[in-house]
Parts: sequence; C-alpha cells; structure tokens
Amino acid sequence: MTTAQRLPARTRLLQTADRVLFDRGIRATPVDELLREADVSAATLYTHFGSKDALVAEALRVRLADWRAVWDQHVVAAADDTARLLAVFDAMAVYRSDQHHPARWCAFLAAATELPETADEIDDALAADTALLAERLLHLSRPLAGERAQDLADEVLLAYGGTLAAFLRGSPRSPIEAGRRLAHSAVRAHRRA
Amino acid sequence: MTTAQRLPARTRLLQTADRVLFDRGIRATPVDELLREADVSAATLYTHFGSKDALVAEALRVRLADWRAVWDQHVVAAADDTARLLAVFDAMAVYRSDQHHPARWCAFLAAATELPETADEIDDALAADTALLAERLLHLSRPLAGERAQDLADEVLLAYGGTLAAFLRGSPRSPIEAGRRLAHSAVRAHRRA
DNA sequence: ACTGTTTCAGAACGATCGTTCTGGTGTAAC
DNA sequence: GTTACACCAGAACGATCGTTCTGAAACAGT
Repeated sequence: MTTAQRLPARTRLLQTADRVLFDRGIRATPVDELLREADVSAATLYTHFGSKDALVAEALRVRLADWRAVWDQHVVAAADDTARLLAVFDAMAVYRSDQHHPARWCAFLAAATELPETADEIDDALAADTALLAERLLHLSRPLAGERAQDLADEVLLAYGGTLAAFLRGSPRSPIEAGRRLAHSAVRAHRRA
Repeated sequence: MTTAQRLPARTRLLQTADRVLFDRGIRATPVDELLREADVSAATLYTHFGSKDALVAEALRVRLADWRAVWDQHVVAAADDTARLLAVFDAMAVYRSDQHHPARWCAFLAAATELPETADEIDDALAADTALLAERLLHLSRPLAGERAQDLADEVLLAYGGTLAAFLRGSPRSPIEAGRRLAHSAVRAHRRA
C-alpha cells in the first residue's frame, strides 16, 4: 500500500462529493460519510474547504466545468444547425451514463431545492449553470430561428429541465428521447414560421 | 376573541403546512415554526398526525386533490381537443397565482428531492401526482394523436415538468407561456403525422 | 537530521430539531 | 357536577450533525 498512487486528499474529497452528494442527496449525506468514503479526516476537509457548503459549491463548479466540456464535444461533432441545438440531449445521455457522474437528477436544481437561503457560493453555481444553458441555447438557436431565437431557446431550456425532472419522477421511461422529440418539434415549428 | 370562528387545530395545521412548507422548504421549516404560525401546540400536532412526515404526506394529498379540481375546471371549460390537452398550463397559472397555494416550484418534486428514502406515504403522494398527470395527459392525447398518444403525453408531461423546473431556476421569465408553446408545437407535430 | 507541510484518528462541543412529557384550561353533553 | 374530549404552554429528552480540538504520524525539501 504505497502512497505513490494516492491522489491528494482534496481531490479525493471532491470526487467523493460529486459521486455521493448528488446521488444520495446533499442534506441526506452527513459529513462523516463523505470522510469515510474519501478516506480523509475531518481536519483535512475543514482546512481545505472551511465548511460543507463550500465543498458543495466547489463540487458544483467542477461538475459544471465537466458538463460544459462534454456538451462542447457534442456540439462540435454535430452535422448541422439543428443537430447542434439538439446536441444538449446527446451530451446529457453520455454525461449521465458516465459512471463517474451519477446523480438522481440535476445536481444544480437539487442544490437549489435542498439548500434554500444558504451560502451565496451555491446560488452562484446554480446561476452559472442557468446562464451557461441560456446563453448557449440562445446562440445555437439563432441560425434556426433568427429574431425568434429567444423563444426557441426558452423552449429548449424547458425541454431540458423537463427531462431532468422526468428522471426525478421516474416517468416517462425514456426522458431523453422524449425531451429530444419535444425540442425537435419546437425547432420545426420555428423553422416554418 | 370568541372561539366560534376558529377553525379546528387540524385544519389550521394543514393550511399552514401547505402555505409554509412548500414555499420555504420542507426541511428548512422546523416543526416549531409550523406550530407558531398555526397557533397550535406540539401535543396537538402529534396526536393528529403522529409525525412531521405524516403531516407532510397529508398536506401533499390535500394539495393533489386541490390541484386536480382546478385542472378539472379548465379541462371542461376548454373548447376543443387541443385546448383540453393544453388546459394543464392554464390551470397551473391559476393555481400558482392563488395566494392560498404559494410554492417555490412543485411541492411533489420538492418533496422527492428533499426527503429521499423517508416515509412511504410521501413516495406514494409523489407517485399519485405522477400517475394523475400521466393518465390524464394520455387520455387527453388520444383524440389528437391516436396510436401515438403515449408519445404526445410523454412530451406534454416533460413540458409540464420543465415549466416547474423553470420556476426553480428563475429562467426563462415566463415559464408557463414557454411551456404552453412547447406543448403546442408537440401537438402540431403529432397532428401532421 | 531538521523543518514545514500534509494528513491522520478520534474525541468533544454546540446547535438544531423531532418528539414526548407534565400538568393544566376550556367547552359541551348528560 | 362530572365525564369526556380537544387543546394549550412550556420544559425536557434524545438523536443527528457540522465543526473544532488534541496530539501525533508520514512525507518532502534542504
């Protein structure tokens, strides 16, 4: 058991937080459980992050960066404007199936629900997620809907959020397929107009 | 201050629970705060409900019944098949603007997020909400999409859930309008097919 | 070998919260 | 007037949890 291959405690904590907090619930997971799973002492956590909330906020920032990268790949790989806009659903499928990023549904919406009126850091992370989605979807909607791009972007954002809510609800069975179809019909509606 | 006009403690508790729990957060609201706002003693709460979770479950059941009634009214008042399917968005607008039913977003999805692995009663309430939505939307989709009614119902359910998630996210600004447009384009897509 | 840094295990503290207990008041039926 | 029931105020208990403290081990750079 050499220490050579061992990742630093901070990294282990972040990975464990991402894996456990957003899958079992943020408030439902006590700090002690994180410490046990990450094999880290309490003192180390609090020297690195200062509080559980700050760890949550940092885990959200990392998650957003990862998600953004996955989404990027699927946008650049898409063939045409429609595929680029709908790439968000393909990215979601890949991101969710990735064993390194389990989650009951959306980590950001879960944080907003579980932790109302807490650290500003967490609100900021949620705002950053929403801003990324809104800006990108608007940008990707422009070539398809022109002046009506904002409406189309709003609709695709709703289809995205509805897909996430469907995971929480457990219905329908294939949320991503339904979400993609929904967004697709929104695109067709705007192209005709 | 005669006692004549005073509602029974059980009713006051349920009304307060509906108003406070789902607006400020279920876990974020301590029992003591409910007791203070309902002007009820702790002993009374526990003789009537047995636990906070049971009170939450009962409040969810009442909320579902109220929501179902409002939705009903809008379905029967609708002019044609399309309006009947989209009536769920009009009902949402009315239900949300009703001062007696404030909420940060959806009480059922919030309960599922805030209280994972708790009382079965609460899971049952969420399941009942999803079942009501799924069955009704499927029924209302039949005259519009025939054999593809399930797909259309899934899509409208996603648009509905996305609208709720948009309230939590704060974006877009007018979620119900966007949700309605989204569902409308789904209907048109299925009518053409 | 010395020093600074990182990390550890584990106990302890303090606050919050759900729940129960004690003892009692007010009201309505008979 | 007594019995029964609904309700009250407030203290108290027990459990959980975030956080801090104590004291020490492992390791890196010089």
